[in-house]
Amino acid sequence: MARPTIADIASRAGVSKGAVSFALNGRPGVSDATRERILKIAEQMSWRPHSAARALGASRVDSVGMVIARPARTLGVEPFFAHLLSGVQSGLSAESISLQLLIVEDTAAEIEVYRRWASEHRVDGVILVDLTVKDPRIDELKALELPAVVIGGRGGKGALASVWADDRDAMLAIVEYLAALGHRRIAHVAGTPNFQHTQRRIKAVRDAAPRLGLLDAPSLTTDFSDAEGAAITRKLLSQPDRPTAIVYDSDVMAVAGLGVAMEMGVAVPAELSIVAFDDSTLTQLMHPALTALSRDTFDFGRQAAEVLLDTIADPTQVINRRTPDPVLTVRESTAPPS
Amino acid sequence: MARPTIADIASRAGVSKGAVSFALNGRPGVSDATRERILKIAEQMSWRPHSAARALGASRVDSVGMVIARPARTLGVEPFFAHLLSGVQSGLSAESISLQLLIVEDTAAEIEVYRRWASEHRVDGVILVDLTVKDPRIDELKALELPAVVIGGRGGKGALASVWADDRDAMLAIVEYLAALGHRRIAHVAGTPNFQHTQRRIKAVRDAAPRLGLLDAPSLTTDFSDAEGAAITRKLLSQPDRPTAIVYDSDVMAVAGLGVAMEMGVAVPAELSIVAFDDSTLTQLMHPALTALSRDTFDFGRQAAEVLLDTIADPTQVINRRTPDPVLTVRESTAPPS
DNA sequence: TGGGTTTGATAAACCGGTATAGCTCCTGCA
DNA sequence: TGCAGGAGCTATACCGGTTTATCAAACCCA
Repeated sequence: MARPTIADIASRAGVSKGAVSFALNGRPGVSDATRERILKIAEQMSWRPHSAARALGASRVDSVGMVIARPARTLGVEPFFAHLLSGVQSGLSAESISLQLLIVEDTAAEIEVYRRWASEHRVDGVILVDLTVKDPRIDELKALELPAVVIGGRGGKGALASVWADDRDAMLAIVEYLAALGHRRIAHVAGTPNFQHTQRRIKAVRDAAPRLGLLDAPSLTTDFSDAEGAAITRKLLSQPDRPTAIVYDSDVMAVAGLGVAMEMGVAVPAELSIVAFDDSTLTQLMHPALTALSRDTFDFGRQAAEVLLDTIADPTQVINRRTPDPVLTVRESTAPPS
Repeated sequence: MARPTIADIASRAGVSKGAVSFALNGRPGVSDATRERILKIAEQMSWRPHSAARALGASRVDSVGMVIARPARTLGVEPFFAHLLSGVQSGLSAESISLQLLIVEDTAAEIEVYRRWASEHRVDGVILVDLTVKDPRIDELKALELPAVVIGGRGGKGALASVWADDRDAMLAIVEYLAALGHRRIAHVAGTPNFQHTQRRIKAVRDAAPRLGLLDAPSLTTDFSDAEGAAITRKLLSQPDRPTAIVYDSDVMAVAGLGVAMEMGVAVPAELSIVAFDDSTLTQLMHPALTALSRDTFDFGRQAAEVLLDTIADPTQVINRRTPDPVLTVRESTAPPS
């Protein structure tokens, strides 16, 4: 037989389709003996639910979606997403829920995808990344009534569920460490200005500067690409009063920055300390290896999946789960200024 | 109205469900006038097909799958997959087919996924990567009758459809270039030995060695990780007759190798030339920037998607599409030996 | 003018599950 | 003895599409 259906099981067990459905889904309505017998037959016939049929009757498709709106070019080198993805999947696989992944060019396209997914009933919920200030996706998702969880952005005013880490404290830890080493000219090469976490990090630097007696602590925004990271670094290092330490918002930009320092003959860490706000194999591959902020990205993803499933199960509750604070892993790229 | 169904459209247009279905799918059975009218109403009501319902009736789910069986750790830094993925999606989006992505630990798990997908009718076909010698997945997929396309591995004996580039010629081009520069001791840091493309590259090196008068041309296999790439490099450079050029099977390993050279005080390219068999932002970020083999990975993915859709449409044909040969992009990491 | 074919449409079955109303026993208790 | 109530199960409607059998009207040509 090609594909056994519950009707096949039913006739073989001499019961009705309904009874089989009850038995297979562990709900009351059949005796333990019958249930046992049905399960055994289903097992023997190696029955598996037909996802579409199930999705049609009940209204869940056992599938969640995630859209990443960044040009593939920027995305490629970022180990962040690969880890996040694995984590999300590990969180979903427990419930054998599948993940739809889509990489699109911009937020408009992303919203279009949500609309399509919602109208075609393709996903039960979505995971949002790269939250921006006044993010248009939030209202859209609420309008679509699509359960969602935001990664890395405190939900705020009871909006959407979220999983987040404290960017502010993390950035403070970095700046305080550099200040303690004796640095007074610290630059911050930030990411896209409209990302919420970029804003939070910039604010953290600005707030800490006077307290730590920093002479200068500019935050310069970029598009997260290695090219802009390099360009900004070149500019910074060409100034007469150049910074003695630079904090980069991503590992890729930090690596690009290190390259520029080498190219310009600026010794790291003797003349310039470098810190990456994201750890990965990349930072460890470099020479010198980069001091970086380590987060458990995999676990981050896993928790996002959990929260999303809870949200789907009960859309009325809004979970805001805080994850452990990231820690600074000190390697060879930081030292007291000469 | 929450979600218009074709029944809603039918009643509004004063026709039957069947007529609406015919009209919406562009099949004969309705007059042009009626079709026009129905389409307009569907548009007005912003109707979208319910994917599950469609999947239940017809037997396609408009979704294809791709499983990557590598530990997330190795995967992270590889820009290769991100580009491939974007390409695949761009190929699919034209037909608005969605992609299910799964990252698993090993091939056993991968096969398990295929079984589940097949039995639950979750995908119409799959894309295979990292083909190994005597790959167990091929027989499995044929048994499951799941349409599939293999990326980067000539299908061979009429097995599965494939999209591939000529690894052999590419490797020959690299080795010939190095030999022309004057190198006689060339080492090859290869990937996992059971991958088909690894085998082909190793064989290419071995075949070319005598012809080019190479004194030594060992191929050393690794697990593709930066750690093993570094370890092997350390070993190679510690030999009395150390190689004057090393070819790495991936950009990540090449970067790791460059790091080891720096660590050991071996000047690149003066004392050691380095070539990566895969180009990416990574190789360009380095100092010196790495000479690398550039492939249009995005296009590779796009073509794979196309071939898969063709295979799904007509499973009897077996397409083996060859993609343009990769070209060597020479940067700063190669020079004549001193 | 009449029989056969084509065109445009309908009604109903169907896909494989889930949900629910209802039926038949059996048990317990007054 | 009678009846309420629950356990265990069946029959059936339903989800939203696709597909097929059927049919009436129009059309064609000898």
